[in-house]
Amino acid sequence: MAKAPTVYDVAEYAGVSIATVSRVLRSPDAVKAETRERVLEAVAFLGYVPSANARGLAVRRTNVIGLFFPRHDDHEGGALPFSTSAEVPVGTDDPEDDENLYYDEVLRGAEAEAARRGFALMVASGADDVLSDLAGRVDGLAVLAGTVPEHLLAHVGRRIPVVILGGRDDEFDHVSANNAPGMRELARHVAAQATTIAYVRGAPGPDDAERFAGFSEAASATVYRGDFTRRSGRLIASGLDELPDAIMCANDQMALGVLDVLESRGIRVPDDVRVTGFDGIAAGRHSRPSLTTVHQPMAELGRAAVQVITARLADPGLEKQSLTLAVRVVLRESCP
Amino acid sequence: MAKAPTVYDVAEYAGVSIATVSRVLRSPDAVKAETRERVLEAVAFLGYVPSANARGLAVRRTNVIGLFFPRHDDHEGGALPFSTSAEVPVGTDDPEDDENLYYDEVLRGAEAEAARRGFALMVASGADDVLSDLAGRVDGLAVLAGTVPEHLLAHVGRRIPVVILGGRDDEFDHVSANNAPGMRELARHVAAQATTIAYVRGAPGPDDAERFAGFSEAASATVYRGDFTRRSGRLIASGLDELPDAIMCANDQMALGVLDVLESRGIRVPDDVRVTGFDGIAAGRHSRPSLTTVHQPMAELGRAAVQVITARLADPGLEKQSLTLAVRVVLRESCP
DNA sequence: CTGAAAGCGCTTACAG
DNA sequence: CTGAAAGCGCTTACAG
Repeated sequence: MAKAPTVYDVAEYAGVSIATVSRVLRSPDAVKAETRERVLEAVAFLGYVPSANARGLAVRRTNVIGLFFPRHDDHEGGALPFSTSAEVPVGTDDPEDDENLYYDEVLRGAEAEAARRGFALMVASGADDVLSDLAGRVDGLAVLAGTVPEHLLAHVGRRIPVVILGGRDDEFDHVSANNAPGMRELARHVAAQATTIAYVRGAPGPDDAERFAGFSEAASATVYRGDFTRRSGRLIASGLDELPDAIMCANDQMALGVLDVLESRGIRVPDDVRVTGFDGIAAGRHSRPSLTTVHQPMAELGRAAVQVITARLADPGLEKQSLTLAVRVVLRESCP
Repeated sequence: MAKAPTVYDVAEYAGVSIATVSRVLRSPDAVKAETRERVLEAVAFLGYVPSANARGLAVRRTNVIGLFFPRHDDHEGGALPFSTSAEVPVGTDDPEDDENLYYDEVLRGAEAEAARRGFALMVASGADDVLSDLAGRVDGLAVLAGTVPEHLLAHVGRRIPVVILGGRDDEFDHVSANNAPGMRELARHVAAQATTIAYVRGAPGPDDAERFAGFSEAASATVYRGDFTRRSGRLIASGLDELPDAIMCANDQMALGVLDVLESRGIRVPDDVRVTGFDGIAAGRHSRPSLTTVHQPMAELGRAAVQVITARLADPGLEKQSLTLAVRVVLRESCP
């Protein structure tokens, strides 16, 4: 890596001007075949890789889309599990770790769509300063609803298009799942077979509000307040004085927490009590009993976010974009 | 987004030079408090976000690490599932989609580690031209073993440090799982309870080779050749003339494919035949029977890759880094 | 078809 | 503590 070669090096080696080198790379047809060959040879010989910074600065465009997540639960960053060939532990245990699947799928969808459109994807997680740094690096930005303070969003939104993922927004383009109708539909299904219902809300925010609103259209319940974590599901289930016919949770994580407690107490699901979630995460597909839920198309959320951004990039005058993606009630063992 | 403000705009508004603006942002202590305040006000007022391109060009460093994947199985990029509130389908089916979990976890680990070290992570997937483009955008690059032609790797490797993920390499830094000993250990476990063994290899490459080598140290078998896909596992299981005592597969996907076929034929696992995989993907944890396997720490692979890159960035003279991460045999229902 | 030159928006010695 | 100026490595009208 001794001092990466630049256009100047290539130009000199090929005996042409730097303009010609640039042309060979950007619009090859504009250059005589013979000249082009010489330049290409120089590129290969010198190991030339154009600097995206220089190019981006010149054309005022990065061709990168940014995706900002709240801090992933960090793996502490402790020592890595190195190994010598001697030691290979044998065991049966196996830590669960499905919490982040949601983000992973969004990310995958976003990456695929960005690739299709010729953009690279930059992901970053962390605090506010990370977000504004990211904003300086990309042509457009997708952020999860409720993870960034308004004033910061407003600040970076003056520089590049911002799309809010999940949850409505008055200010920015956004894409979200059809929360309320999804939960309403599921509530109808539940209400048809249950008289007493407990509803476990999540942390306050648009998702929680919309889902609860949808539920309220179709049924009524004793309401508990969780925070979307499996742990809060466990806590609430543990505190239940008497068993309702059904426990509906604002997301799958909490529903899984509820199942944890019910199972440990020998309460049968769905016979004694029905349980439902929302999201459609993989863990709910594989739990026992498997979890009835409302499936959100996470990967599509990511894809849609990229589409929204590229659309606005192509036409900044576009009116505010607001996409709602279809959801789907998925009946499984916990509430067939 | 009317023409993003630059240092010049901020400088003018604050009545200072652009050098001072830059200092306020990069080394605030070097500027008198009063001046600093004025600049910060200008930044807020104008909505200034520094251009990472310009900065990167000036300091010759991007602070971004790249992660290159072979093309994700693309979701075709068809129409998105939009919705009106009226239609919420209710159903029971549920497509499986665990194929990419492997990459997702690597990515998550890499992102977390990059964030810890103050780097952003750029991910890209696709063909060769995407890889070289990516190389122009980052300070260092992690690529999956066997996904990029040698000559290309050599080319970009002249510009930035490259680390190979999974699989050894003579040329570049690399990090991999302890393949051979892991499979050897598992083979011992299997051999203790099985006389006839079928071994299903994966697509040729370092992973396949090392795992098979490890297996061969501990047992012998009739060998079949798959390609690491679930489908190939099904194909091979279907073609089996007579049932061995155990079927060991070079990865979990193929083992799951084998389970698919056995179940459909009413063959009991592990009673009639034992089955094992390698990787420790989530789908194997949740399958029925759950899958005995060798667990690789995927997230740690990603983390380690970032560590290796940052180490080399910090000291280009470092001798070649070669990390091997510990694996762990996980006994589950398919071969307890 | 090709080249000279300006400009993209920062950072950083160097003076003062 | 602050400013003038050079330089980072490209692209792109503009001439020829």
